[in-house]
Amino acid sequence: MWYPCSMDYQRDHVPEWGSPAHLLRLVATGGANSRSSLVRLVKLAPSTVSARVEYLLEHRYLVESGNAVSQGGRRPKLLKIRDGGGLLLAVDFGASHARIATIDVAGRPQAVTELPWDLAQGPKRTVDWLIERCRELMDSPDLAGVPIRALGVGLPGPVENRGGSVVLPSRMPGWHGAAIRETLSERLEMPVVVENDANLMAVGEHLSAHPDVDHLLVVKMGTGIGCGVISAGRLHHGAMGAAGDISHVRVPAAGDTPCACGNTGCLETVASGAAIAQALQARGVEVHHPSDILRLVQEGHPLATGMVREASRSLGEVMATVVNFFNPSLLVVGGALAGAPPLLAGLRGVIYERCLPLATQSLEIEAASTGPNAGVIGAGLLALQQILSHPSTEETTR
Amino acid sequence: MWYPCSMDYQRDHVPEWGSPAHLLRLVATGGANSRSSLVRLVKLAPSTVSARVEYLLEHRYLVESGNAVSQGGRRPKLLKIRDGGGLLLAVDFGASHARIATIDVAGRPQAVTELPWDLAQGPKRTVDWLIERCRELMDSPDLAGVPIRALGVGLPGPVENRGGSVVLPSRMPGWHGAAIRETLSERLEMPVVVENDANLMAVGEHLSAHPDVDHLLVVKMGTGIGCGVISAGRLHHGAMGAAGDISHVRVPAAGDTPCACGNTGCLETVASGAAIAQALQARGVEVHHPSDILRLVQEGHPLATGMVREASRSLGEVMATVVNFFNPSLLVVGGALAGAPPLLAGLRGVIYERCLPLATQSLEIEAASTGPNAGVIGAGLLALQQILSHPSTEETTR
DNA sequence: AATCAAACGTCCAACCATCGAACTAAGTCA
DNA sequence: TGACTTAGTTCGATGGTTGGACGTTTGATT
Repeated sequence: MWYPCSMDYQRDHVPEWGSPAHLLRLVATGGANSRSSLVRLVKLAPSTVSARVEYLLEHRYLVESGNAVSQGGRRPKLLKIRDGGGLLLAVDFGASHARIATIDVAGRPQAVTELPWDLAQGPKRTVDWLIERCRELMDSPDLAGVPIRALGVGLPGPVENRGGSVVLPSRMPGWHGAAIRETLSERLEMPVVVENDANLMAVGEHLSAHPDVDHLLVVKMGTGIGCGVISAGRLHHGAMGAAGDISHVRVPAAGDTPCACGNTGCLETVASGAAIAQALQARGVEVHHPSDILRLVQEGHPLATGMVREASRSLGEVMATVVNFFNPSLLVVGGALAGAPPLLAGLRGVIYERCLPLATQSLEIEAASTGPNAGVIGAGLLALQQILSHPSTEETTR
Repeated sequence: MWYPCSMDYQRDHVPEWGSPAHLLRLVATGGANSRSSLVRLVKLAPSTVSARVEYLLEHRYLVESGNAVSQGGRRPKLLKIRDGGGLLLAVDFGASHARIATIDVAGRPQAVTELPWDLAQGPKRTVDWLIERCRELMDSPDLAGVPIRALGVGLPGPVENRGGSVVLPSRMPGWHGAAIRETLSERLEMPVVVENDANLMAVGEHLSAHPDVDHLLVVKMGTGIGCGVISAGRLHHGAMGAAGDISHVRVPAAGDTPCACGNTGCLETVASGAAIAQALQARGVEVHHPSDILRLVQEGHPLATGMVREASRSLGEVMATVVNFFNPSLLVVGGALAGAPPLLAGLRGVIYERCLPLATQSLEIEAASTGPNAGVIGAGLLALQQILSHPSTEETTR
C-alpha cells in the first residue's frame, strides 16, 4: 500500500532530527563521541548515521581521533570536532556597539571584540564598515588557513523575509526595508544570515544549552527589551518577523509616560536599560551603558536596585500573560541586565504568583548560560545550521 | 553530492503540503476539481498527484463524476467529494451541553444535535454516555451504509499527551489525568482524537476558512475564555497542552474580584460569558446561557451591551499583549458571544490602539466564519487529518 | 588458549516517495 | 485533415533511508 507524508497538527515534531547539523551538535556538546553513540541517540539506522558522519568528515567539520575504550566489543572510533576545521563569523549589533566574534562549530566563541558603532549611520555605511571588519578579522594571522564558513548578523530590530531585510525598526532610523543579507553575501562571498538579536539569543540558548526544550522564550534585557520565541523547536517569527516584541505593551507602572512609539505607558519606558539609565541620570547618577546599571546593583546602589526591582515587576506582569498564553517549558533571561539578581528574583516572583499552576509547574526560569556572548553564539550557530541544511549555498572561501 | 533533510529555523514551512489530506481539502473547498488543477496548485509531479488521488478514490473519499469543459485540450475528469463516502463523528463538550454532529470530509456539518450533559459527572460516566450517543447516531437510518471513519472530541480544558488525556482542568473537577482517548478508541473501534475546544476552533478555522494563514489565533468567548494558537501552520500546545489559556491573566478592570483559580483580578471574572451572566442576574436580568447575553445585546439591552463592551475592552488589553508577542496574521473571534457586534468592535479598537503598527498592519480581526459549529467542525477535520496522516490507525467500521 | 558473545562499523540489496519523460487520450483550431 | 493543446497514465530513474549480512575487534567464559 501507500502511506502519505508525515504531518501532524498534534505532535510536536522536532525539526531536523538526525541531520548532519544535529549530529555535529551532539558531538560538539559532548553528547556523543562515536558513530554508535550517535546511533543510540538519534535512533536512525547505523548506515544512515555513518553516511552523515562521512559527510561531516569530508567537509572537515569532524575528525576521527583514535579509539575509545571497548565496551565489551570492538572499540568505537572517536569522533572529535576538527581543530581549525572552520569557524563562523558572528556580529551582534547593539544600540551603540557591535560585538564581533569568531565561533567554532561547537558554539564556543574564539575571538571576541567589541567596537563602537552607531547603527544610525544607516544600512549602507554599516555594511561597508562590517565588511571591512570581517576582512580584517579574516586576514589576521590567527586565522591563517582556517576556513570561514559563514556569517551571522544580529540586529536590534525586526527582521523579515527569511532573515533578509529589516522592517520598521523603532531604534534604527533609516533601516526600513534594508535588505542587507544579499549585499553582505555577495561582497563577502559567503552565506550570510541576518536575524533579530533576541531571536539569535533564543537560537543560541536552544542549540547550545537546551536542545531538548521544544517551547522556549528568551527575554533580552538590554538597552531595549526583546523576546525570542521558539515553538516546537522552531523560531517563531510571526507574520512580519515582529514576534516577541513586548517593548510596547502597556503596564500600569508606566502610567502615562510617553514612549518613542507614540503611545503611553509602554513597558519599555520603565523596564528597559535605556529607561533605567535615563531615570538614574535624572537623579544625578552617572550611567552610560546598561552594564553600568548592573555594576551599580552589584555594588548595592539602593536607587538602581529599586529601579531594577520595579522593572522586573513590570516585566513579570507582561511575561505572566505571555507564559499563560504560550506555556513554555523554559524562560531564559539574557541581555546586559540579566546578571542582576533582583531582576530574576522579581520576575520569578510575579510569574509564579500570577500564572496558572499548570503553566508554572513545568516552567523553569533562569539566566542565560552564555552571558554577554549569547548573541554572537546564536548568530554563529544559526549560520552553521543554515549552511549544513542548505549546502548549495556554501562556497567556502579561503 | 548529498543534501540533508530539510530543516529550517527560519523558513515557515507549511506542514503536509500536497498530502492526501491537503488534496482532499482542496477538492472539498472547491479550490480544485481535477488532477491537473491540483497539480497546478500544489506544484508536485502529475504522477505524484495522480497516485494520491488514486488513494483517495480507492478509499472512497472522492469520486470521478464526468468531465469538465475543455480548456483547449482533453477535458479534465471532474473530481468530487463522494456522497455517503464517509463521515466523521464530532463532539464538542461545553459547560453544560454537548454538541454532537456528523461532519463530511469537506468540513460541513450534516446532522447536529445539542444535548445537555454535565462534565462534572466525571470521565467514566461521560465516556459511557458518549459511546451510547455515538452508537445511537451510527445506528440511525440516515447513516445506513455510510462509513464512520473517526471521532473527534472537544473538551473545555487543557488536553495533553497528543490529545490523550486531560490535565488539571479548572472547569472539569475529577478529570485530571483522564486518558479518555484510548478508552473511546478501543470501545468504539475507530480512531479518536481529543483536543481542547479552543484548539479545535483554531483547527477548524484554519483548515476550512484560512488554510494559507500560517500564524493564527482563535479566541473563544463562551462560558469561559480560551484561545487556540496556530504557529507556522501547526497547533501550538505548549509544554503542558495549556497554551492559549488566557482566562486568568490579570486585568485592571477586574480589580480584586476573586476568581475560582484562587487569584484575583482575572480576565475571566469580567470577560467570560459566565461572569457577564452572573453580573446580569445579580441585577435581576434573566440569563441562563451565554447565548442569552447575545440575544439581549442584539435586542439592544443597555446593561448587557455595556457589559459586553467592557468585556471586549479587557479582552482587548490582553490580546494586545498577545498580538505584540505573537504577531499573528489573523485573529478570529468565536464562541457564543462572538456574534455580538460590540465585542468585535471593542476588541478591534483596543488592539489597534495598543499594538505596534508593525504588528497590526498585517493583522486581520474577524468573527468565526463557522459560527456555533466551529468546535465540531474542527473536531471532525482534525480527526480526518489524523486518519489520513496515519492510515495505520484506520480500521473503518461499518 | 580456544571459543563465544557483544559491540562497532561498513557494505549492499531492497524499499519507497518523488520525479520527469514518454505516451495515450481527447479535445480545439485553422 | 493535420497541428497543436491539455489531461492523465505508465514507467524507469533518482535518491535518501533502512535492515540485515558481514568483517573486525574486543572482553568474558571455558
